[in-house]
Amino acid sequence: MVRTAERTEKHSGYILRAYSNLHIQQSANIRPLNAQVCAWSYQNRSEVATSLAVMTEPNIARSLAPAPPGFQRRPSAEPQRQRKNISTACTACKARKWKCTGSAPCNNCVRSNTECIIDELSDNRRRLGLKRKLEELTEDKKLLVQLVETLRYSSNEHVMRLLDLIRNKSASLDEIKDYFDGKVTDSEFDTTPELQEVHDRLEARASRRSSRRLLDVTWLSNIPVVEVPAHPWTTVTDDDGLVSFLISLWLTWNHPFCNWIDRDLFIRDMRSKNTNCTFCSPFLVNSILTKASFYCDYPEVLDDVNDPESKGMHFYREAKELFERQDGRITIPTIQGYATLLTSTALIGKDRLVWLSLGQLGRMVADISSSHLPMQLNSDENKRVEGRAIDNTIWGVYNLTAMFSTIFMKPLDLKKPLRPRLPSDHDDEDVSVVAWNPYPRHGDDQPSHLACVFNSLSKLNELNVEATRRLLKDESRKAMSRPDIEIVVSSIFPRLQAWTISSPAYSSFAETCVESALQIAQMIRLYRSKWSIEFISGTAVYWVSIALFVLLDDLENPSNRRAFIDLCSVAMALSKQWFLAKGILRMLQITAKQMRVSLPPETEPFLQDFDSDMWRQERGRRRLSSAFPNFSLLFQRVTGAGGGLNDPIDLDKYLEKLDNFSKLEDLSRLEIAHSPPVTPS
DNA sequence: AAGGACACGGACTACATCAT
DNA sequence: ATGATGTAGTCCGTGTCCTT
Repeated sequence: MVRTAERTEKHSGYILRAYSNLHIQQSANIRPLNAQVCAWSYQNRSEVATSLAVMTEPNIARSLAPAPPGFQRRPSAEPQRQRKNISTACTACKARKWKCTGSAPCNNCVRSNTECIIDELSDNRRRLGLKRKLEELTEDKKLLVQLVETLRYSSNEHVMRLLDLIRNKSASLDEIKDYFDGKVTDSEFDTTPELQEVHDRLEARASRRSSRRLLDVTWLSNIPVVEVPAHPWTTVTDDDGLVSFLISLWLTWNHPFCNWIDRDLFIRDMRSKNTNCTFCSPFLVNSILTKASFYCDYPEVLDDVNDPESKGMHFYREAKELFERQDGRITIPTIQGYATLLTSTALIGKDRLVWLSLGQLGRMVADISSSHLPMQLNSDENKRVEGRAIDNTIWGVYNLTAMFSTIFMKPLDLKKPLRPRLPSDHDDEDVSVVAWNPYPRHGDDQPSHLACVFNSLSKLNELNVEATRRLLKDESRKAMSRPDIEIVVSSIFPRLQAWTISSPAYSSFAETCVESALQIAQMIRLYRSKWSIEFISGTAVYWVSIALFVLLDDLENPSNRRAFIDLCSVAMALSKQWFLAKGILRMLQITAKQMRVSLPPETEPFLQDFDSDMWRQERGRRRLSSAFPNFSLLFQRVTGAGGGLNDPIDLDKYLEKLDNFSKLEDLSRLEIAHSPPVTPS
């Protein structure tokens, strides 16, 4: 800088003198430089310059115009006179490419009566200018990240507001920043019909979103809930970051509902990297990573990068191999991993295998129960914690088995575990409350209520086991008279109402079913508005499907219709993640056709896509081995309400029989005896 | 037709950084 | 401290359009 300043100083004296003379010439004209003056200057200024040079400095011989192409300066004994640029021109002169005097207001701005702004910080040659530019770019990048995250993870209502701001209110970037900073109040929004339409389309398309993440901001700014090592737990990947990401996803979105694995002990042992520990094993880790892969869109979780259905299958394969190598040795992680693996197996459409494996799982639990007696209250803290984890695993397997029994409508003679439930984490100060937030989105921590959820689920499953056993005599799902059903329902339903707080009493069995389906739709709406369907637990496949079949019976009712549409779009989203959901959706489509139920037109666009793109191209039923029942047919059969007696009820067999027709319209020509839809009495 | 206003290609200069 | 170098800014000189 010093050097430059000196150099500039060295030249400034004679140059300024020369230019002040030129300005006498220019100021005689209205504009400093115009074609005519310039033309004159071009001819004469060299003479002026020369004479100036003679008069002032002997070495100034200035070329006033840019050299023509190919021009080469002749080597001369006389040094060329240098043009002097001012350091920073004002914004107006910059734009016009005029000579600026460099101090506000400059001559040109005075003459043209414009505002003269000289902003030295906008000069990107200077450190300060670069610093400011860097700050601006950093701010812009932050805004971009916020924008993408909002579009990706926020509720559609939130996205709609943002769209409103950008589209209808033409908000500037600063105003969008204000919105993110919470400086725009709710009252400043009023939704236009046009925007409502956009919102509706967004809702419909949410389920058809591409599974590829082309621009992943999350990963770059990602801090996992837990950091755990890949080695020595899996050979599929050595990427600790990916494994931490997957385990964090699983802990956030799946574990709260499958809480048969003690979170703290599992993480503690996984971090120890010791494969001889008590609460972690390579088999368990691979089972969890299989399940977690379904919540992730990175190519690393695909076994075959060209096959989106191969999510987590490399972890699945390794888990199965590890299980086979265990040679019947039963440990706590073996049971936990096996239960976890079965949930994935079911959701990829192989629940017949799961059904057969439940017996094996039960025997494992019996084995471990006999070797691990219920924990003693006088044990030391470590023993108590470990004992509680074992009790929890036993309850978890009970819950899982009860859930499958209920979903597949096949009764099992399940004994309630004689083990204590988890201590409540509401009031007990001794129990540390585990925080939960919607990872990978950032949100405020809130209590997870892990024990509370788990205990409630256990109580619910006790009711489920009893209901299934009393309603269905055996696995064949034999017919039962309508009055008998009503008696069982009236006995169990009040206890179910006591289990929930909000369920009002319903007068009939059918009304109970429909109201429950509407509540499921309501819960789904709540979930979607708070988080995102892509993170919902896989078990949602079951209860969303059951609700859809229930509502199929009475779509004339507007609230049923609305709930059906919502659930249908959710089923589409789930079918991208879980193969079983694809099969169930197909079954629903064919059943509706069989029952001659016309589906709401709002569901047509995505059901048509599903029919042509997702189902027919894959011929998916060949990959299914599922006993998930067709609830419409099952209901008709167990109540003796007529029709559909000749059709198989299990998903795989149903599709095998009825999915062979290239067009669903063909179904109407089939000679299958079907009664009109069963209407609630 | 004359002259003013404006746009802009590209020669030239300012600035920061690096090597010596 | 000085010179070489790369990048970004300045503005000369010319062409075109519009107004008087």
